[in-house]
Amino acid sequence: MSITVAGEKSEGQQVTGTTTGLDLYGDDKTIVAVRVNGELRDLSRPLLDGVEGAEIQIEPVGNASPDGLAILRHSAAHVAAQAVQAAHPDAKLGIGPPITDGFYYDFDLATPFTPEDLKDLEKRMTRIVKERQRFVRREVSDDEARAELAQEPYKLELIADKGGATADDGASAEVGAGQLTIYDNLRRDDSVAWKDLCRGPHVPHTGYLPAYALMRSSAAYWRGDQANPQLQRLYGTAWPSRDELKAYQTRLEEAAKRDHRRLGRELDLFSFPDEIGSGLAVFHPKGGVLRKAMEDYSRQRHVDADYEFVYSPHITKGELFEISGHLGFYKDGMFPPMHLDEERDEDGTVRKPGQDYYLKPMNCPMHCLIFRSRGRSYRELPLRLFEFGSVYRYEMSGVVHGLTRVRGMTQDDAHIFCTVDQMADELTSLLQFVLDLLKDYGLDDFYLELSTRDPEKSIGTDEEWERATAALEQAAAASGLDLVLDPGGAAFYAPKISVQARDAIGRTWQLSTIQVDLMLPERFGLEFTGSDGARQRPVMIHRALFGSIERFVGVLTEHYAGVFPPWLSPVQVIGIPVAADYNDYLGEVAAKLRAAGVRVEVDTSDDRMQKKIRTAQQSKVPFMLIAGGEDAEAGAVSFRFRDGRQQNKVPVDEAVAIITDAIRDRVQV
RNA sequence: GCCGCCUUAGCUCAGUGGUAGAGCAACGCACUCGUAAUGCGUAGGUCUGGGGUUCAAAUCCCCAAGGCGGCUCCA
Repeated sequence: MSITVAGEKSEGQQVTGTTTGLDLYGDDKTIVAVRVNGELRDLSRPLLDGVEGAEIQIEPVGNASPDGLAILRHSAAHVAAQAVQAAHPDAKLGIGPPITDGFYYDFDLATPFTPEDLKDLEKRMTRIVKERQRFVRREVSDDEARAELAQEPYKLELIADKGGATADDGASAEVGAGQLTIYDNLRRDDSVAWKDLCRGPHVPHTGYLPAYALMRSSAAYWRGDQANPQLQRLYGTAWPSRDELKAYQTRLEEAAKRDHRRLGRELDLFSFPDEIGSGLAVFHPKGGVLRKAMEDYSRQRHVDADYEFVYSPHITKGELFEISGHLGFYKDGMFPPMHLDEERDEDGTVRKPGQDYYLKPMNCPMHCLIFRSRGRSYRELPLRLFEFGSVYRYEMSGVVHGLTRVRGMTQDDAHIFCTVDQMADELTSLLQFVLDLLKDYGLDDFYLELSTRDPEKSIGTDEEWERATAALEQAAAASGLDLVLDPGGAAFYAPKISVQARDAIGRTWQLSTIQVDLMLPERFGLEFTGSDGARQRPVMIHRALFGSIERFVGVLTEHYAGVFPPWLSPVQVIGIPVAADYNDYLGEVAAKLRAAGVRVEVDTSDDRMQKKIRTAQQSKVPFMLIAGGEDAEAGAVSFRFRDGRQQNKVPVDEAVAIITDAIRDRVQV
């Protein structure tokens, strides 16, 4: 049979071949590519070129599908690059792949982009889109490609490397396996407006790009390597319609509104005083209540799960981290040492060399020493040592970010010492414990990431790593959650599973980590006596649920947009008298609530009732109890909830029950 | 750490070489009110810090600190 494929309806090309019978002739704004035998192809070449066989599957790819969006965005990247080279003829092309919600394109450019440049470039893009330049695919030999792109040193590098191109090195968008292709942008008169080395596919012509915007620019290393030159990266977004672009921009605004750094200030939770230093937070009273509620519940759950509570100091002699290996592999992440107790003679010669002390970047070595403090029996295992341990890491200045990336943090850290035989069961129940607890904090959409060994930066033998990795894989499988691989992402001493949680607006955060460590027990010479009387080496499992309490506070703040469930709300109830005459009455109601363990305040300021409601609403207090003459006479209060719902003249005892139930059940209201 | 941008009152922001401004918050006074802002007034700033150019710098230049967006790195 014969099918017709629409590049443009007016320019439809006839292609003959056997298909499953799909008619691709459709709206040329919605079909941007087709899939032939599983391979994505744009509409700029005969669809059945190079395709053999009778059962050819052809499937249209709409511009709203994931593939279609990627094609749309990658095509927008080409338009952006054409605009950049029109404005800056000396700009050399890097790469320009699609990314989540958009695209970027890297350029080697004498001067960085300015905000004015972005506006100018958007106008140039609009002109290109209006020209409806066709994207036309052309297969070229290596020599042809080199000749045509002689002015593009980065493209030449990609051509030279094409043999080694892999899916994740960023070169894949330009260079496919084996065959090089160049895409020409042709104007109506077939003159070449622009061209780029590219694997494709692309939309049929630039008129398929109805909605795009340049978002920002920044520097990025060529091929992501700090040793390479920095290029100027232009970030943009592109959507199938203006409405979707608008919705995306609205979504960004909504995300900005729930930024924990902003909410932290607005809700008076925490701050980062300059005088203390970058990445070092202080928690204000309201943030302290929130944090304490988080910690208290965590403690209770750990007691229930047979953890034992330990404490360890914040600084230690360097010797400890030499034993653990941190000074060999993690020194860049540690604050520089304090050199203490050195003594010198009058002439300056060192009489006593002194000691280097370090702030601890991790708690594990301390817990190893607790384990080793006396002889241990197999009867004690699994031994679970828990600590809210404050650690300090010298993060690079450019990476600190609110509470999610700090230099001083408290981990809800525990180390489980167990036998090799216990390891699998322990990991499985541990992962379940972690997920259960996270759910209690309101997160319930997870996937797992398995980070494996980086041979360059690790200690131990292949066999040990394989054993530990296999145990983690088994526990992950038992959880039934999706598992994503992160090759080479492990810490130097152990592979890890990290729990990635999606928040209310779909962003993912790395929270809990579970690591199986066969190295530290060896380095610290940890032993226990088995039932047969022989000494054996325990397995050590590292785990943190919140990751760090700071990050968890930040994540929950954004997840809830500051609208915390009552059990986590800094102020759970605020009493709002209709007039000052009812201050005392509400004071009595508040006393009853306080006696029931509720965090309650009464607003006795001179403001009007409406103003007090507004204030309470802005501070996101879950329960507003309003009382005037009618309520006082009835021995009742009137509720206003955060969402504006009202419930009038509720008897006080009933009101107390409504509030205490919601807190106890950790439900959102 | 690298690149770019930013830093004016507690917060949000005007002010672009010629005497530091507004709104909100704070404080005071009056008002005593039924579900998102009562009115009037007071106070608050070495314009992040240091150096330079200039008759004159919040404004132009240099350095530092802190922040923002990325890169790289990570709980």
